[in-house]
Amino acid sequence: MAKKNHDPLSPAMLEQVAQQFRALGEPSRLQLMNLLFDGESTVGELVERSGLSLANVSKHLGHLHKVHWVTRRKVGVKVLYALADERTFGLCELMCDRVRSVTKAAVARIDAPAPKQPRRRG
Amino acid sequence: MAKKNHDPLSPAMLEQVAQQFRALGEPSRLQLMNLLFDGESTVGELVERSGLSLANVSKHLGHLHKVHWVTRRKVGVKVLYALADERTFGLCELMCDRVRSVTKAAVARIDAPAPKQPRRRG
DNA sequence: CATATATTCAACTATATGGTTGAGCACATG
DNA sequence: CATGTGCTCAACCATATAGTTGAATATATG
Repeated sequence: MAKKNHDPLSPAMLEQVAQQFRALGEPSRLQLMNLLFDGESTVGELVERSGLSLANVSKHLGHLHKVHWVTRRKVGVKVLYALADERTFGLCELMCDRVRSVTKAAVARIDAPAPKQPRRRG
Repeated sequence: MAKKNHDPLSPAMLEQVAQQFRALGEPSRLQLMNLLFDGESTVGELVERSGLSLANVSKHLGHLHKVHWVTRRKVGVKVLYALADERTFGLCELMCDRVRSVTKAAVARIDAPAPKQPRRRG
Protein backbone atom coordinates (compact mmCIF):
# COMPACT_ATOMS: atom_id res chain seq x y z
CA MET A 1 0.00 0.00 0.00
CA ALA A 2 1.14 3.51 -0.74
CA LYS A 3 2.37 5.87 1.94
CA LYS A 4 0.88 9.20 1.18
CA ASN A 5 -0.87 9.50 -2.15
CA HIS A 6 0.58 12.71 -3.46
CA ASP A 7 -1.56 14.52 -5.98
CA PRO A 8 -1.09 12.55 -9.18
CA LEU A 9 -0.49 15.52 -11.52
CA SER A 10 -2.70 15.85 -14.58
CA PRO A 11 -1.40 14.60 -17.93
CA ALA A 12 -1.17 18.22 -19.08
CA MET A 13 0.96 19.13 -16.07
CA LEU A 14 3.17 16.07 -16.57
CA GLU A 15 3.72 17.08 -20.16
CA GLN A 16 4.58 20.66 -19.22
CA VAL A 17 6.96 19.65 -16.48
CA ALA A 18 8.55 17.10 -18.79
CA GLN A 19 8.96 19.85 -21.33
CA GLN A 20 10.91 21.88 -18.80
CA PHE A 21 13.25 19.00 -18.08
CA ARG A 22 13.56 18.08 -21.75
CA ALA A 23 14.68 21.60 -22.61
CA LEU A 24 17.73 21.04 -20.40
CA GLY A 25 18.18 17.46 -21.56
CA GLU A 26 20.44 18.32 -24.44
CA PRO A 27 24.17 19.01 -24.25
CA SER A 28 24.19 21.99 -26.63
CA ARG A 29 21.41 23.76 -24.79
CA LEU A 30 23.05 22.94 -21.49
CA GLN A 31 26.29 24.41 -22.78
CA LEU A 32 24.51 27.63 -23.77
CA MET A 33 22.86 27.87 -20.37
CA ASN A 34 26.24 27.27 -18.82
CA LEU A 35 27.75 30.12 -20.86
CA LEU A 36 24.90 32.37 -19.75
CA PHE A 37 25.96 31.81 -16.14
CA ASP A 38 28.57 34.46 -16.96
CA GLY A 39 25.86 36.95 -17.81
CA GLU A 40 23.75 38.27 -20.65
CA SER A 41 25.16 37.56 -24.06
CA THR A 42 24.41 38.05 -27.74
CA VAL A 43 23.77 35.20 -30.13
CA GLY A 44 27.01 35.96 -31.94
CA GLU A 45 29.05 35.80 -28.74
CA LEU A 46 27.45 32.51 -27.81
CA VAL A 47 28.24 31.15 -31.26
CA GLU A 48 31.90 32.03 -30.78
CA ARG A 49 32.09 30.77 -27.24
CA SER A 50 30.25 27.51 -27.90
CA GLY A 51 31.68 26.58 -31.24
CA LEU A 52 28.19 25.72 -32.46
CA SER A 53 26.76 26.98 -35.74
CA LEU A 54 24.79 30.22 -35.84
CA ALA A 55 21.49 28.69 -36.90
CA ASN A 56 21.89 25.97 -34.34
CA VAL A 57 22.51 28.38 -31.49
CA SER A 58 19.62 30.55 -32.58
CA LYS A 59 17.32 27.54 -32.69
CA HIS A 60 18.37 26.32 -29.26
CA LEU A 61 18.00 29.76 -27.73
CA GLY A 62 14.59 30.06 -29.32
CA HIS A 63 13.66 26.76 -27.75
CA LEU A 64 14.94 27.77 -24.32
CA HIS A 65 13.09 31.06 -24.62
CA LYS A 66 9.83 29.39 -25.58
CA VAL A 67 9.88 27.40 -22.35
CA HIS A 68 11.08 30.41 -20.35
CA TRP A 69 14.53 29.27 -19.37
CA VAL A 70 16.03 32.40 -20.91
CA THR A 71 14.94 35.96 -21.58
CA ARG A 72 15.47 37.76 -24.86
CA ARG A 73 15.85 41.44 -25.64
CA LYS A 74 16.70 43.15 -28.84
CA VAL A 75 19.21 46.01 -28.90
CA GLY A 76 19.75 47.51 -32.27
CA VAL A 77 20.56 44.73 -34.64
CA LYS A 78 21.67 42.37 -31.90
CA VAL A 79 19.71 40.08 -29.61
CA LEU A 80 20.68 39.57 -26.00
CA TYR A 81 19.81 36.43 -24.10
CA ALA A 82 20.05 35.87 -20.35
CA LEU A 83 19.03 33.28 -17.79
CA ALA A 84 15.41 33.75 -16.74
CA ASP A 85 15.49 31.73 -13.55
CA GLU A 86 17.99 32.20 -10.75
CA ARG A 87 17.48 28.62 -9.71
CA THR A 88 19.13 27.41 -12.90
CA PHE A 89 22.55 27.42 -11.34
CA GLY A 90 21.48 25.37 -8.31
CA LEU A 91 19.69 22.96 -10.60
CA CYS A 92 22.78 22.32 -12.68
CA GLU A 93 24.88 21.96 -9.55
CA LEU A 94 22.51 19.31 -8.30
CA MET A 95 22.74 17.38 -11.54
CA CYS A 96 26.52 17.67 -11.65
CA ASP A 97 26.63 16.33 -8.09
CA ARG A 98 24.56 13.40 -9.18
CA VAL A 99 26.80 12.65 -12.13
CA ARG A 100 29.88 12.87 -9.97
CA SER A 101 28.54 10.60 -7.26
CA VAL A 102 27.29 8.11 -9.81
CA THR A 103 30.70 8.07 -11.49
CA LYS A 104 32.43 7.65 -8.16
CA ALA A 105 30.11 4.78 -7.29
CA ALA A 106 30.89 3.17 -10.65
CA VAL A 107 34.61 3.42 -9.98
CA ALA A 108 34.13 1.96 -6.51
CA ARG A 109 32.21 -0.88 -8.10
CA ILE A 110 35.08 -1.56 -10.47
CA ASP A 111 37.65 -1.41 -7.67
CA ALA A 112 35.64 -3.82 -5.53
CA PRO A 113 36.29 -7.56 -5.84
CA ALA A 114 33.75 -9.02 -8.25
CA PRO A 115 30.66 -9.99 -6.22
CA LYS A 116 30.48 -13.76 -6.43
CA GLN A 117 27.90 -14.30 -9.12
CA PRO A 118 26.16 -17.65 -8.86
CA ARG A 119 27.63 -19.52 -11.83
CA ARG A 120 25.12 -20.16 -14.50
CA ARG A 121 25.29 -23.55 -16.15
CA GLY A 122 26.54 -23.55 -19.77
CA MET B 1 32.32 40.90 -21.72
CA ALA B 2 31.56 38.00 -19.49
CA LYS B 3 31.16 38.32 -15.73
CA LYS B 4 32.83 35.35 -14.22
CA ASN B 5 33.83 32.57 -16.56
CA HIS B 6 32.46 29.56 -14.80
CA ASP B 7 34.16 26.30 -15.63
CA PRO B 8 32.83 25.43 -19.07
CA LEU B 9 32.01 21.74 -18.36
CA SER B 10 33.54 19.10 -20.61
CA PRO B 11 31.46 17.68 -23.46
CA ALA B 12 31.33 14.38 -21.58
CA MET B 13 29.98 16.10 -18.47
CA LEU B 14 27.45 18.06 -20.51
CA GLU B 15 26.23 14.82 -22.06
CA GLN B 16 25.93 13.10 -18.69
CA VAL B 17 24.10 15.98 -17.08
CA ALA B 18 21.83 16.23 -20.11
CA GLN B 19 21.14 12.54 -19.74
CA GLN B 20 19.98 13.11 -16.19
CA PHE B 21 17.58 15.84 -17.28
CA ARG B 22 16.42 13.88 -20.30
CA ALA B 23 15.47 10.92 -18.13
CA LEU B 24 12.92 13.17 -16.41
CA GLY B 25 11.90 14.85 -19.64
CA GLU B 26 9.18 12.41 -20.48
CA PRO B 27 5.63 12.42 -19.06
CA SER B 28 5.38 8.67 -18.50
CA ARG B 29 8.65 8.49 -16.60
CA LEU B 30 7.68 11.57 -14.64
CA GLN B 31 4.39 9.95 -13.76
CA LEU B 32 6.19 6.84 -12.50
CA MET B 33 8.55 8.97 -10.41
CA ASN B 34 5.53 10.79 -9.08
CA LEU B 35 3.89 7.51 -8.10
CA LEU B 36 7.10 6.48 -6.36
CA PHE B 37 6.82 9.55 -4.12
CA ASP B 38 4.31 7.40 -2.24
CA GLY B 39 6.99 4.80 -1.57
CA GLU B 40 8.57 1.65 -2.95
CA SER B 41 6.38 -0.16 -5.44
CA THR B 42 6.37 -3.21 -7.70
CA VAL B 43 6.22 -3.02 -11.47
CA GLY B 44 2.75 -4.53 -11.42
CA GLU B 45 1.44 -1.94 -8.98
CA LEU B 46 2.90 0.85 -11.06
CA VAL B 47 1.27 -0.58 -14.16
CA GLU B 48 -2.12 -0.53 -12.43
CA ARG B 49 -1.64 2.90 -10.95
CA SER B 50 -0.29 4.51 -14.10
CA GLY B 51 -2.49 2.88 -16.70
CA LEU B 52 0.57 2.30 -18.88
CA SER B 53 1.35 -1.05 -20.47
CA LEU B 54 3.52 -3.55 -18.61
CA ALA B 55 6.38 -3.58 -21.09
CA ASN B 56 6.33 0.17 -21.28
CA VAL B 57 6.54 0.61 -17.52
CA SER B 58 9.30 -1.96 -17.28
CA LYS B 59 11.25 -0.19 -19.99
CA HIS B 60 10.88 3.23 -18.40
CA LEU B 61 11.85 1.90 -14.97
CA GLY B 62 14.87 0.23 -16.53
CA HIS B 63 15.82 3.55 -18.06
CA LEU B 64 15.39 5.44 -14.79
CA HIS B 65 17.42 2.78 -13.04
CA LYS B 66 20.23 2.94 -15.55
CA VAL B 67 20.71 6.64 -14.81
CA HIS B 68 20.24 6.09 -11.08
CA TRP B 69 17.00 7.92 -10.52
CA VAL B 70 15.49 4.78 -8.98
CA THR B 71 16.72 1.73 -7.10
CA ARG B 72 15.66 -1.82 -7.89
CA ARG B 73 15.41 -4.87 -5.68
CA LYS B 74 14.04 -8.26 -6.40
CA VAL B 75 11.86 -10.03 -3.84
CA GLY B 76 10.69 -13.46 -4.87
CA VAL B 77 9.16 -13.14 -8.27
CA LYS B 78 8.48 -9.43 -7.92
CA VAL B 79 10.70 -6.42 -8.47
CA LEU B 80 10.49 -3.38 -6.24
CA TYR B 81 11.48 0.08 -7.42
CA ALA B 82 12.00 3.16 -5.28
CA LEU B 83 13.32 6.70 -5.65
CA ALA B 84 17.10 6.78 -5.37
CA ASP B 85 17.54 10.49 -4.69
CA GLU B 86 15.74 12.40 -1.97
CA ARG B 87 16.16 15.57 -3.95
CA THR B 88 13.75 14.28 -6.59
CA PHE B 89 10.77 15.71 -4.81
CA GLY B 90 12.28 19.19 -4.49
CA LEU B 91 13.30 19.05 -8.10
CA CYS B 92 9.79 18.30 -9.30
CA GLU B 93 8.39 20.98 -7.01
CA LEU B 94 10.72 23.49 -8.59
CA MET B 95 9.62 22.52 -12.07
CA CYS B 96 5.95 22.59 -11.12
CA ASP B 97 6.46 26.06 -9.69
CA ARG B 98 7.99 27.12 -12.95
CA VAL B 99 5.11 25.75 -14.99
CA ARG B 100 2.58 27.41 -12.70
CA SER B 101 4.26 30.81 -12.80
CA VAL B 102 4.70 30.60 -16.55
CA THR B 103 1.02 29.75 -16.95
CA LYS B 104 0.02 32.56 -14.61
CA ALA B 105 2.22 34.98 -16.55
CA ALA B 106 0.56 33.84 -19.77
CA VAL B 107 -2.89 34.44 -18.31
CA ALA B 108 -1.78 37.85 -17.03
CA ARG B 109 -0.52 38.63 -20.50
CA ILE B 110 -3.91 37.75 -21.95
CA ASP B 111 -5.76 39.77 -19.31
CA ALA B 112 -3.57 42.81 -19.79
CA PRO B 113 -4.57 45.43 -22.34
CA ALA B 114 -2.61 44.72 -25.50
CA PRO B 115 0.74 46.48 -25.11
CA LYS B 116 0.66 49.23 -27.70
CA GLN B 117 2.61 47.71 -30.52
CA PRO B 118 4.10 50.32 -32.78
CA ARG B 119 1.79 50.03 -35.76
CA ARG B 120 3.58 48.63 -38.70
CA ARG B 121 2.65 50.17 -41.98
CA GLY B 122 0.49 48.07 -44.29
C1' DC C 1 9.24 -31.44 -14.53
C1' DA C 2 4.86 -28.71 -15.87
C1' DT C 3 2.64 -24.68 -14.91
C1' DA C 4 1.60 -20.01 -13.25
C1' DT C 5 3.17 -15.48 -12.17
C1' DA C 6 6.03 -11.29 -12.64
C1' DT C 7 9.16 -9.04 -15.28
C1' DT C 8 12.48 -8.26 -18.98
C1' DC C 9 14.12 -8.35 -23.73
C1' DA C 10 14.13 -7.89 -28.85
C1' DA C 11 12.24 -6.36 -33.00
C1' DC C 12 9.50 -3.20 -35.09
C1' DT C 13 6.94 1.26 -36.29
C1' DA C 14 5.91 5.97 -35.83
C1' DT C 15 7.18 10.29 -34.28
C1' DA C 16 10.21 13.81 -32.48
C1' DT C 17 14.23 16.31 -32.71
C1' DG C 18 19.31 17.92 -33.56
C1' DG C 19 22.04 19.82 -37.06
C1' DT C 20 22.74 21.73 -41.67
C1' DT C 21 21.79 24.73 -45.61
C1' DG C 22 19.94 28.54 -47.85
C1' DA C 23 16.49 31.99 -47.91
C1' DG C 24 14.30 35.81 -45.43
C1' DC C 25 13.88 39.70 -42.17
C1' DA C 26 15.05 43.66 -39.16
C1' DC C 27 17.88 47.26 -38.19
C1' DA C 28 21.74 50.39 -39.31
C1' DT C 29 24.41 53.38 -42.43
C1' DG C 30 25.98 55.86 -46.58
C1' DC D 1 17.23 52.95 -51.56
C1' DA D 2 21.39 49.75 -51.74
C1' DT D 3 24.31 47.35 -48.80
C1' DG D 4 26.08 45.08 -44.61
C1' DT D 5 25.33 42.90 -40.23
C1' DG D 6 22.97 39.89 -36.95
C1' DC D 7 19.61 36.81 -36.35
C1' DT D 8 15.54 33.83 -37.48
C1' DC D 9 12.89 30.67 -40.30
C1' DA D 10 11.78 26.65 -43.33
C1' DA D 11 12.96 22.51 -45.43
C1' DC D 12 15.52 18.71 -45.21
C1' DC D 13 18.00 14.48 -43.45
C1' DA D 14 19.67 11.39 -39.99
C1' DT D 15 19.21 9.62 -35.61
C1' DA D 16 16.97 8.71 -31.22
C1' DT D 17 13.27 7.07 -28.74
C1' DA D 18 8.20 6.03 -27.00
C1' DG D 19 5.07 2.45 -27.41
C1' DT D 20 3.56 -2.13 -29.09
C1' DT D 21 3.82 -7.16 -29.74
C1' DG D 22 5.50 -11.54 -28.92
C1' DA D 23 9.19 -14.33 -27.12
C1' DA D 24 12.23 -15.27 -23.24
C1' DT D 25 13.68 -15.44 -18.39
C1' DA D 26 13.34 -16.12 -13.42
C1' DT D 27 10.97 -17.68 -9.34
C1' DA D 28 7.45 -20.20 -6.86
C1' DT D 29 4.35 -24.38 -6.51
C1' DG D 30 2.17 -28.84 -7.30
